[in-house]
Amino acid sequence: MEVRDLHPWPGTTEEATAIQDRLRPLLDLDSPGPAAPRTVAGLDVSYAGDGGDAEARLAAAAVVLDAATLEVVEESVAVGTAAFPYVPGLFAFRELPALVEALRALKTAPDVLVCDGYGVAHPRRFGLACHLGVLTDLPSFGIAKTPFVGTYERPGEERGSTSPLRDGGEVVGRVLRTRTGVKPVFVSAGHRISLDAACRLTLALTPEYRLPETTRRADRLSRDALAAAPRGT
DNA sequence: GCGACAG
DNA sequence: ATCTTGTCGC
Repeated sequence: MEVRDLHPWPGTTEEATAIQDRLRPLLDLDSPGPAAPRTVAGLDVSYAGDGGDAEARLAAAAVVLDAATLEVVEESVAVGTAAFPYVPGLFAFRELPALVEALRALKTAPDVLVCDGYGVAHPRRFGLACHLGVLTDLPSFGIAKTPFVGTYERPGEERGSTSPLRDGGEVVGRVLRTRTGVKPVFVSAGHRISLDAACRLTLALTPEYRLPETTRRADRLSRDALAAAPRGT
């Protein structure tokens, strides 16, 4: 599938934040999103050794699932190097090159992108899910495992319970319980999809575990790819 | 100024 | 993200 180019690439944190500020106006945060997506792509990245280092070896995976049956439709992996040091708020720049490479290798574009991290629930309202949304122009949202920005109340214990994630006086996401009695996940819209649609899809993708099948499948694929490529393949 | 801080 | 033992529970 087609993905917009990444240049200019930032060399400093100042340049990186400038890029986020320049791309943010391109976001579509009003579209409701696909009513019934046929395919959904899960994205995730695994690291070798200390994943906090700059230039750490990594593998990015994109796994496309049939939204109805959750069966794998297509897979893609790209082994590479962390393209930026880990800086909260600039996290996307670490994995973007490898993720884009994995996406470009897909034969057909999925209907939605499910990212491992945040969308607009970000200091400058431009997390990884927003960035990938703009680069692909596909509906995209993020599912994070731990809090980042904003405040929230603990949602009910039942699967499906939610509570708004607020930051700076606005709702930037939703804390969603995907499994009864299990720690919730943090969902935020990225591009061309509503928070409601993102949460509905998240529940549809989590029939058994806390994390969606999309990210679980991508996590395993990226991990296996790293193990299978001891050097640079 | 001092912590906190997606993965 | 990754490094790790034991432990509680279905």
